[in-house]
Amino acid sequence: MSLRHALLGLLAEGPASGYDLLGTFRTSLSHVWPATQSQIYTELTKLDAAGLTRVADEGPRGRKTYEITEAGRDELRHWLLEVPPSGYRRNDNLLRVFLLGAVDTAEAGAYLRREAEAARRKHAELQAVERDTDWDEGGLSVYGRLTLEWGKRITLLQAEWAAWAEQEIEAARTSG
Amino acid sequence: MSLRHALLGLLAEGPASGYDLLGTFRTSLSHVWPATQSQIYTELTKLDAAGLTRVADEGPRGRKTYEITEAGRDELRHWLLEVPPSGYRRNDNLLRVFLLGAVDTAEAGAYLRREAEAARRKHAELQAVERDTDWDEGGLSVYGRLTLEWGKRITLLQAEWAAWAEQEIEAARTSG
DNA sequence: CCCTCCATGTAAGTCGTTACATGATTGT
DNA sequence: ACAATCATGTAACGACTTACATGGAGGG
Repeated sequence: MSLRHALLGLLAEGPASGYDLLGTFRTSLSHVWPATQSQIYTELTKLDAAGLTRVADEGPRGRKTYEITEAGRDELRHWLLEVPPSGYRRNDNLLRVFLLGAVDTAEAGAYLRREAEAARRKHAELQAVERDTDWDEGGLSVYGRLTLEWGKRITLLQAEWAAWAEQEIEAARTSG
Repeated sequence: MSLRHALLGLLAEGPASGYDLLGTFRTSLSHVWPATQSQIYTELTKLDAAGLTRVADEGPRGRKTYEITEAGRDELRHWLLEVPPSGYRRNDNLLRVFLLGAVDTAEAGAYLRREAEAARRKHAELQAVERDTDWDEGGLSVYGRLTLEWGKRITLLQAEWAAWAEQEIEAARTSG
């Protein structure tokens, strides 16, 4: 039920249409909680039905501007501060590593080398995002910077860990 | 489609029943790819229908022992080495941080403090697992150790990042 | 005899992905 | 005129969760 709260969180910053929200998901939010167009529009009508948002305005091309209600703010607050975070998990990358015994060690090593490379690429991407972003606008940018830093740290970790893991495999091969 | 490959990967180590596999998911695999009992049994019948596994033996209490077929091994290899890892994102913890502008800075700081604490607890748990595990059995333990190390590193990262983030919020409050 | 563990299966409902479908407005 | 962008919606299918349902086997 987190897409619901993602939408409420964005609407807490100010009214927006489904299309506006879709744009925010495409640019910043996709790193943290990806969502498709179809999902967003569907969830918005559900939020409306639940009384957590309301349609503030209807513009050209059938555009509907949504705003958060008091009940919506309560729900958001409750989720932010009282619902225990579920903890990430489910990582198909890591699952592959867990099962890498099914291929020979040379192939396993190659897999980890590719992973390290991919992590370094992603790290560089995030550095570019950091450079190109104007960090002086809106309440989202304050906390957005924190999540970006998390992304930078985890991609670095992943690259270092993959390099370490490859060496471990190499060591296990030559010794045992 | 990763549950399928998780099961194939376990069966590549040797034949097992649904119940056995469930046990493996409960203990080690849950950290990487959690799955429920209902999901496992359902997927096993699908694997059988697809010819990727076969029932090798039927024991007491309706126990069925599954083994992987050649087609199953091919599919596993293909997934391990040729299917690009999706890099599953979706982190409800991080989503909360992104939206933390909806509450005041004192509450946001408290949130991050709790998160740091939870990460430290989990780190300690993993260290205990490492201590209590016998690392000399089966092909899974070799790569299991690598994924456990990943867990230790990421929990440490999370604790350090959360502490840093809390300070950032504090700094932003006093300056601007 | 009863409790625990072994062992499997199904059903209902939600969440997420991909694809389809439609149409208005603005700029060139 | 035409293309790009704005703007919303629905349908089908697969993945995951929770709950229900059943029964055999072994130990005390």
